[in-house]
Amino acid sequence: MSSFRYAMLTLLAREPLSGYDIKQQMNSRMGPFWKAGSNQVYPELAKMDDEGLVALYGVEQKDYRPARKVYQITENGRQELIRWTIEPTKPEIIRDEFLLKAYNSWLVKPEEMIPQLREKKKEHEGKLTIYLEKINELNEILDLSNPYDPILSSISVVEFGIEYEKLYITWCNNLIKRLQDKINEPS
Amino acid sequence: MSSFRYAMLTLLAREPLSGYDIKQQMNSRMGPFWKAGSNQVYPELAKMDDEGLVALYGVEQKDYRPARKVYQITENGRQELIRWTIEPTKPEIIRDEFLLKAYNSWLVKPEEMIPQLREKKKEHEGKLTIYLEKINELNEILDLSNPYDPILSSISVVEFGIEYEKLYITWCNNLIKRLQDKINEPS
DNA sequence: CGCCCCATGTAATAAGTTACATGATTGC
DNA sequence: GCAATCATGTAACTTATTACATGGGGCG
Repeated sequence: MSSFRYAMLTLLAREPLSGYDIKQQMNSRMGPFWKAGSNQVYPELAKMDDEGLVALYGVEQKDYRPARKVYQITENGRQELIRWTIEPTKPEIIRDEFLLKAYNSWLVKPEEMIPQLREKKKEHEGKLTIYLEKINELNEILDLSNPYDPILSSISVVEFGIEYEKLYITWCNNLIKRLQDKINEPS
Repeated sequence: MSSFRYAMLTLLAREPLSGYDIKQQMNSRMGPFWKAGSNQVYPELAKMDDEGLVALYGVEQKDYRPARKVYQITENGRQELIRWTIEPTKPEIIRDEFLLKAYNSWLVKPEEMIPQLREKKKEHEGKLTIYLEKINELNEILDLSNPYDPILSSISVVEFGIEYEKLYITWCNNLIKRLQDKINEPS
């Protein structure tokens, strides 16, 4: 089963959602580490329904709009998600296109590489801001009396995102500095 | 053009290589951020030859073995690579399956999650060791008198890898600690 | 008047993974 | 004797991306 399906189950394990909700949450709540388009969500959701991993929970109908079909995770789906969660995970690579470009920075004029680095840095600063806001929200709704609050897990992942963005920004700064030195003292 | 092709050009921009070399280098030198299988390398290399981005540089034949076809980047390929390198890059997400699992840690017993975290930590410690060795090698062959030495770019990327692995290890440690607290003081 | 949001989905294409196929040499 | 390394590639399959299609409501 593809990890995309587990990503959907991951969200549905917390609350019932429509396909549209799943798409939205992946592109916001799971921002740091997953995303999806409608093309993937709807067909997979239908298949998962067939396989009994999710079930229709309710349909909200506004006459002028397609019926909003809300799904919930089934006990089978929950068990399958738990099984997968504690199963060994194979190594993953970063595969960031921009790192590949940085690997080519020796090929191009520093003056042309620096603007790209500044742009990337800005992008990651934006993400950092969002994650910092998010972690504040999470801390506010966190129920400390419940050690099994899912919010605790959310916080861990967002913290990863925060540290990652900091790393990226620092790295951009270092590379920008190096390239500027190259401009100032060409040998 | 897919970023995989640019990854191949990235390697070929430094030295002529065979398809086999490209595959090997992606799975070692570019370890932190890219990888490839033979299935991808050979067909793409043939296409790139057709399109004039690379050209056959020489063939080494040991009679009992398939001819080793070494390719070099063409001036067109080089220009295309440079063009791509300084072109804006769209945002990338992390998409690490293990983070998805961590997001589900509230669903499972801490006793079952901790071994997975320890395993992941070990994996990233192994990568860290490799990158630290690599950066030492790179620093040794680095030619400081040449500010356009490609090794400088390699170092930047490996440094990213090092910081990333450190981040991952620290994050694993933090999460392990939290889960252990959960075992010790269940409310 | 145009653009974005909601809410469902389909179709076509591109990219990535896993498995297979050949076959002599080198090292345990 | 068995596995790994070198060296090329093909075939089948699974995933992911991009574009398209519908259509009313709300906002500037």
